[in-house]
Amino acid sequence: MLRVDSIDQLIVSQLVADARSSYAEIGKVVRLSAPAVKRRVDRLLDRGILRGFTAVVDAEALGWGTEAFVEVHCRGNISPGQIRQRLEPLAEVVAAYTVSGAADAIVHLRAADIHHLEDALERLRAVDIIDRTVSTVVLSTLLERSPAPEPHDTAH
Amino acid sequence: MLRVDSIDQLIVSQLVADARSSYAEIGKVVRLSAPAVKRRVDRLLDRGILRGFTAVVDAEALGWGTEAFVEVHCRGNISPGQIRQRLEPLAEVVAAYTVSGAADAIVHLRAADIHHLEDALERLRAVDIIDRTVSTVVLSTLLERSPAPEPHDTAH
DNA sequence: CCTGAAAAGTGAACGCC
DNA sequence: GGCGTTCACTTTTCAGG
Repeated sequence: MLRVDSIDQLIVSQLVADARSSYAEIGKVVRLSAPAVKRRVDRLLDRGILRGFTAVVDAEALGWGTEAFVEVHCRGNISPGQIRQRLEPLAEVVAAYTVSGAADAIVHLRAADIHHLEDALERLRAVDIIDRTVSTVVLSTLLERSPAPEPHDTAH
Repeated sequence: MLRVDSIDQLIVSQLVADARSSYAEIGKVVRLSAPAVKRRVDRLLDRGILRGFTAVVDAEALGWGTEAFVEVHCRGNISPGQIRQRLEPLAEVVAAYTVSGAADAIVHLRAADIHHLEDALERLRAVDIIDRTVSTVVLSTLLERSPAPEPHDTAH
């Protein structure tokens, strides 16, 4: 796996800021011709560093006004794959992670309103491998952003 | 504020799946001409339903291999704005929410490795308004996706 | 990196419920 | 009038040289 140089990082930043900007526009920032930028973007996609391009939607405007984080505690020893398989069919699950600590997983839920959230929680708790859940309702979003292209080393 | 009809929903889905697909390509799916699609996309952007377009980056490939969720407990009565203001300068904070329950906020952190995470947590705990934190390290990502364009009503 | 043909973006004019 | 379509024009893409 080859290096991602500083120009690649700048290209990624540009695309994170606006996935629809043209290669020429990116080229102006990184001082490269449009075809050169395209070749680098294609390579970043090939290598999986860029996974794709997506639209950022206002969940609230689309009617998903309520969200919650749910600690999930499972019965016995369950594999991550088993949890994933049971969570995937629930449309309200927007993210899920296995975690260290007391809980087995953290599930990020999105619902239309509190009633819909309650309904989603009920269906989540009905999953056979799930023992109990602890939910935390989100009151407001303070911040949401992509990580910088390179973690700047602060420790040295 | 006017309705988002089923064609708008389909357009949003298409753009979430691939933000770089052409208007003509989207038009083929929704059975509309390219200019008609562009007009709808512009309107969705104007209304804030579409907030923009971004690249999906593989955080791991870029060296952000470790993440954690941190419950933040503040001293006294702190406004969301004050919390936001203190979290914004920390590059490792990718998301933050005020929440109901015991904690005041949940912070989603991304770091290069455990050492970097420890360092970021130290700087987070050093924030003057923060009393104490409870962190949960992510072991694996099970699922990460956008909500569907329309919350299908399950309750009625 | 440059060049040129093909494709996409974009605004205007026009027609249809 | 809102919304879609076609047309004309510009910009961008993208495959060789």
